[in-house]
Amino acid sequence: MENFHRMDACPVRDVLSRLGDKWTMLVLVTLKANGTMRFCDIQKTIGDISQRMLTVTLRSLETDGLIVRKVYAEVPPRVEYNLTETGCSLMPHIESLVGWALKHMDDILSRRSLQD
Amino acid sequence: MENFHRMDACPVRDVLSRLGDKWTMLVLVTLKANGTMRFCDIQKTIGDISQRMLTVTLRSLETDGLIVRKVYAEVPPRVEYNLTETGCSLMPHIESLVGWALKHMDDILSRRSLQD
DNA sequence: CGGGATCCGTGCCGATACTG
DNA sequence: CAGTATCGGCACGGATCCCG
Repeated sequence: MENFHRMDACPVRDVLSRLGDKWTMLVLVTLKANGTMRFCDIQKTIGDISQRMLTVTLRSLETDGLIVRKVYAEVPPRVEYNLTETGCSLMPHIESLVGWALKHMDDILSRRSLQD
Repeated sequence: MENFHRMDACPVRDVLSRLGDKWTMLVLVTLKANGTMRFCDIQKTIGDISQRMLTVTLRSLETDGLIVRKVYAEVPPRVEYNLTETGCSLMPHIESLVGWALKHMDDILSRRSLQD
């Protein structure tokens, strides 16, 4: 846990900045909870993600090797997503972070509200 | 680890979205590694954060109760920052996430590069 | 059904100048 | 030294339309 600074273009920043976008963690948690899922099932489960952002998020995760995308040559088309082994290895860390957030969010939200 | 969906305005999203911004994690890691620090020391350590963004990030962290800000009535002024207990309790989870990133970033970056 | 393509608004963030 | 204030670019993300 030294300096991720200095060395310009720190790779850790790149990797973590992807996880930090609006939908990535939510998609990962959803896939972890439900296993293999179809596109529209993910969308319905999350509820308020647009079609476009779900597509973009899934593509990024696929590129990074955290999920796999399986296309079935059928009509109507069927596409299934699930976590890779790398993706699974990430989940405990996400979950521990979510656990922390659940434990402390009351304090944090009350602090924010009485600060305007 | 159920549904953070559905309930509109999920608090977990609020809490994690703050951690997901460009500088928050880096500031936390920096404070964890160095203990109590002055404003300009944090800035020099991170290297490429602007004065404005460091101020904004520190204010958010202070509002959320993750760091404390101590002002000394001196000339020239001196302001010191360090983690609160709540802030410290978050760090193991951040560090485990960074550890994961360090372990897998080579795979991820190479996958990205050969994908354009 | 599972997208792709396009347009566009909002907000994040950087650069710069100024202050106690 | 440690900020505040202001301006502005640009990327993120939403809405809509179209396609195989």
